[in-house]
Amino acid sequence: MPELPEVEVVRRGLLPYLSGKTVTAVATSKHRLRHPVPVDLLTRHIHGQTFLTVHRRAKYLLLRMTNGAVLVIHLGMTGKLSVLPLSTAFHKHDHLLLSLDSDSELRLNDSRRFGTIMVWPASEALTLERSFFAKTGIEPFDPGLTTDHLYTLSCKRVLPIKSLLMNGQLIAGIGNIYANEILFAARIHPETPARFLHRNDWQRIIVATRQILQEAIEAGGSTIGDFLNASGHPGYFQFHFKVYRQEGTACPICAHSIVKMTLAGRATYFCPSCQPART
DNA sequence: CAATATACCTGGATGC
DNA sequence: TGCATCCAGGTATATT
Repeated sequence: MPELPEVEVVRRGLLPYLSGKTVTAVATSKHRLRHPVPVDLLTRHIHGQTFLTVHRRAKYLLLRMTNGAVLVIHLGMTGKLSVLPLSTAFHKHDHLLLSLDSDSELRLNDSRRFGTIMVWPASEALTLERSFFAKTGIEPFDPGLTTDHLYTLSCKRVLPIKSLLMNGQLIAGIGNIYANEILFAARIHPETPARFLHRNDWQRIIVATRQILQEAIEAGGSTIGDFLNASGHPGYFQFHFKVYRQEGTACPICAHSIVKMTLAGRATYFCPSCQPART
């Protein structure tokens, strides 16, 4: 579910509710997520500690405590992280419950359990953060993301441009929804081998990427099935989709029918007229 | 190194 | 109504 915009919306939503709040109790479900939930580390490094701030790197949320420890959360496909009143009933698929000293509670609910919870103790936090993100790609809003950067990175690759955009080791945070929308905005066919792209193509991709991600963040993210922000509200960017899940509808630019295909196992949508194949 | 397949899970939509 | 099948926002690993 959550790509960069959704994770960023959750981050911004959590911040005012968490900053300055102290964890007074830790509870977990008996299930593992992608990895076993580190109950012991939660108890030792998060319980009794106070939230300082919340950062995001790629699709990971970094909840930083005043003692220097970091609670790292990935939402997987169905993760919902929210601050709720302390008396809220337990829901199926609630996997992490942190009581706060403000009659509220931080909860992670994740039905498919593709999410991740990690704890980096203060003494190793810097080292662990550096090594964990060592192979993570550049942030879309990082000024270091330039046409030269992308051209250098891709000029020898035959990888389809859509796969490249979704490869988190090259560019962080772009998933299937936004890869489709970005390529439509940049007028590039999703299957175009990366090395076919010229510098002006990359320039359009950078502009489109930042524009679409920014608009999606401002719309509160995209809610397809079940994405909710930290306050339990849906996003609205799904109403702005121009190609994603729009097969058979008219292209908003040229009225040609939007086509659906499978690329690298993922549903892929494009306008064959605005995004012509290159050979 | 790159493309593909598989695995991890639940639940909603669809079709019979 | 019940049951089978397919599909979904992600990522890590194994296999060609």
